[in-house]
Amino acid sequence: MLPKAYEPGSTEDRIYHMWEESGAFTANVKSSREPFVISMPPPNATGQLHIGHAARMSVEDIFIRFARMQGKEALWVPGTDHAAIATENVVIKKLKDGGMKDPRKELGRDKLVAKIAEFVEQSQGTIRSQIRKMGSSCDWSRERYTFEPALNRIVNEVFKKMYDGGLIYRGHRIVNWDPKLQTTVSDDEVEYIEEKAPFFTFQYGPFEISTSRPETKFGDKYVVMHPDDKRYKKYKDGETFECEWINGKVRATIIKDEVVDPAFGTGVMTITPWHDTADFDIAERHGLEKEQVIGFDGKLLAPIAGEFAGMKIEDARPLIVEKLKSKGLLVKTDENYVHNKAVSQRGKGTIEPQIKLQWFVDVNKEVISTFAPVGATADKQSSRSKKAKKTTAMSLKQIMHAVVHHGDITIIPDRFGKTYFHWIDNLRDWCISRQIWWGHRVPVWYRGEEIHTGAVAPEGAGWEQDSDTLDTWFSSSLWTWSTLIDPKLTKDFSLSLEEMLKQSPDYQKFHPTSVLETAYDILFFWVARMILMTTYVTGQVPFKTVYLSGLIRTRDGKKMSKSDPETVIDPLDVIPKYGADALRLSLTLGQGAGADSRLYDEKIAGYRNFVNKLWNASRFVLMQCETIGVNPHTVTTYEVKSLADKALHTALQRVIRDVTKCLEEYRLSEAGERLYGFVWDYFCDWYLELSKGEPNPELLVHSLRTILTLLHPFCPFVTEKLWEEVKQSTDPMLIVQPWPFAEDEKFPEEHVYLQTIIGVITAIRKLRSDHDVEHGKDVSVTLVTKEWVPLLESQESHIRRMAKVESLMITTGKFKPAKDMVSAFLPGIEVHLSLAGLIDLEKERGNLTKEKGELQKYIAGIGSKLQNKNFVERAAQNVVELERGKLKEAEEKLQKIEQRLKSL
RNA sequence: GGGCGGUUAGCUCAGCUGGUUAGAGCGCCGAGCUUACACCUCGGAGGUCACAGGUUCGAAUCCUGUACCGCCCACCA
Repeated sequence: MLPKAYEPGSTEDRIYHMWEESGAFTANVKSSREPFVISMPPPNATGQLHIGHAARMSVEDIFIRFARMQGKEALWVPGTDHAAIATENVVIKKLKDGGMKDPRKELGRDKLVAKIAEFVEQSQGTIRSQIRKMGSSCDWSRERYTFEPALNRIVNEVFKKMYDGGLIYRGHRIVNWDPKLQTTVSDDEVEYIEEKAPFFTFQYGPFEISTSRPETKFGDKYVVMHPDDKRYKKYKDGETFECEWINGKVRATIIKDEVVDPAFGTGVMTITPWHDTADFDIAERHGLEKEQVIGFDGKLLAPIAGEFAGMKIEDARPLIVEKLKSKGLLVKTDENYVHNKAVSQRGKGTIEPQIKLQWFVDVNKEVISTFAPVGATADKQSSRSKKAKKTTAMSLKQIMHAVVHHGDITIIPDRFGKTYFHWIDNLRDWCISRQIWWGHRVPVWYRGEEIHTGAVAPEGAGWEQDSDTLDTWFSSSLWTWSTLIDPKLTKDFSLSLEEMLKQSPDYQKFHPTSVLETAYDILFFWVARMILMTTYVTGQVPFKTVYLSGLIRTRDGKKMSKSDPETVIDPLDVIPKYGADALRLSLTLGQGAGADSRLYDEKIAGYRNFVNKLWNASRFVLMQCETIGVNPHTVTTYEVKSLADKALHTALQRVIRDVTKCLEEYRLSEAGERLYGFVWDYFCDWYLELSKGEPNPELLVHSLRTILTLLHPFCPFVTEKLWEEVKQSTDPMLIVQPWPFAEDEKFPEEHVYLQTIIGVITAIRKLRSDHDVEHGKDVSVTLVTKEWVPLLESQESHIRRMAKVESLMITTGKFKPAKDMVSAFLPGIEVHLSLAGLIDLEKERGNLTKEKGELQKYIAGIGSKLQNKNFVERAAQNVVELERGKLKEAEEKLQKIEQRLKSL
């Protein structure tokens, strides 16, 4: 006998082990089945998984299990990310906490990298076990890591390919420099926070200029204004003048440029091209000199800063203002000025724009993909002959745009498509080099003026490899396909990238992948870059569908952040308390795609209760079997005996249909909630209660099997466990059990009768409780239509039992409003009231005069023309409502309807 | 400044292409140990679907505008 309550702890690990041992997770590359593939977004190997990861695992596992049960060759590739900056920071911090002052200096490159690798290995172990705890049915035989040797080879090949294709270049550009972490970061890794800072206006020659950053102003020798600004008409472009400035006299040049907003401040500004993106652009346009003012350590430089050289900018700022004030150059100070300060997403240090020699991916250069033509450009109808040639030469930006625009990739929910296009429009070249040590090293070697790019170091002495590493997203952008390349092939350096792809069976079978599921906050970081890199390099889109989930928030709607342990819900705390199934349900149900959701204890407890309800329902079914002497494992067929049986059976078919459809359309929350409601309200509270009188054990077993099958993707552990109790002895494990098909409804009209009867029963029950009729007293039912009488009579004994009455009198008589009947019907089942019925109804009520009767016929006539039953019924009903005393208005409405019909 | 969402019961949220009396979970109130389940059962209260217009026979749903909240992008010296 099963225990009274479900105990996840004693079951989950055993079941997971059983699945894994059985090989159910392992995809067969030789199978002829249709593939269904998900690349797991590789968690950062920086410690352990948090609740967001748990959400990813839950959703993806639902997709994968559903596909597997539907008979597809399901592959879910797991792995981890080396997470360059993030991991290096974590380890450096650990070393510092351990007493080391400057780990980089003390250990040197090789030793530090070894330390980080060691740490990564540990956290990979933790992560693997956590993924298992969630019940994720991923293919461990194909586990990969973004920084493994095979992937390094691929990264290098891609770099070389793009370098040779002119898409990767090295140049002096303005970059986001993080003085705290001592590296550049990409535009997407910069955040802006509002800050109140004094806003100073200074006298600069004949002009007044304003700034919140006087410390950058030492070298300013260009004043810029709009060419059309009348106030400064007398100054000519290129004119120079001398003026007193921070450290003595400077010779300034006047520049006219249209980017200056005449309405802002005085309409005049000085520029600092080395430390400001906009100023840099102006300087480039006019060929102006650029000079560095602030060092990479965040301190002012000599000789330009004069007496302030070597000072930190925060310290120098007030002193500089003071000095200008003493010279009489400070015009005014606005203390309430609010501006946006750029900070690094990692580490939160202030970002200092700097000019630096870096590696970039060119997103605007038009290239011809050397592989098969880009999928999206298979632009079928629209002027193929003309465009075909043109569209093969596209920039990376255009490629990214095209594949989504043409539907090669579908984004769910679709509103994120707009966000995606918007991002592309604003996209600038991607800075891919980082001045850190942990990561794929830039595969470029230098010897004097010589430069070599490739997967292996060049032969001969004196070559030195670039000391920078690549942005971590560079390697993760190759994830969907680099993980499908046979690692053995990557050791053979005679093979090209194209040949490796061609010779990898996994790649041939499983790429492009089916769905990419991730939270929307890495749409740009990762999803967009995968599209960019993969489509260019392989000529295939990385995935056909992007499913974006929302973020998991706290009860108050705040972000869960590690720095605030109070708010964080740790999956490892939840699982022992409530079970992985309950956690999975609470992370996937009750939320639309792309919408954030809040997680809190009561919510998880609620789903734990549901799991327990399912458990007890199963216990009850088993008990019934035992009482009657039926062995559930031998049940193969069932009979639909009673009316209730029929209702259950029909409802079950509908659930199968609804759930399947929802899952196929990626509406998993709806699918889950449909099941939740069905199991609890219909199966348990209604059918099981009824069946206490006259149980039909075979049908009970069959229904339970179906329910378990449908629920399995959502809560795999408890369903697999219960499956062991009720499955046919020849059935396999639930994880590989085929998905059920819904039977066709042969006699749809039966529904109406069926539901009517059940409606009657429910109505009787309600009547009894409303009027305090004692249990067992006689009840008389008055019916609407004569034809239902024989039906009700034939089911009299059922009705009596179900309605808990001793005797029943069935008669026809005065009209009972159909409305009341409908309201008493069971949830999830509709009733079709025909137009004819409606007219009858109104006649019975005496609402139809002769004229009005004509009116109804008129409507019915329109109805047949339109062949839209629904529309006419509703319209007719409205007319009936309105016409009571307002015949004229009703006629007008009808005329409008008719006009609309004609226009159709 | 540009863009994208949200505003539905005390709380957290569903409501797909407009269609019977707007739903669920939790909470609240009342009753109840009936052959599974108190992690339960039965019953109940509670909503002018942010506001104002419009389209329609019919609007929570479509359109326009307003207010508030949130997110993303750009960034102004």
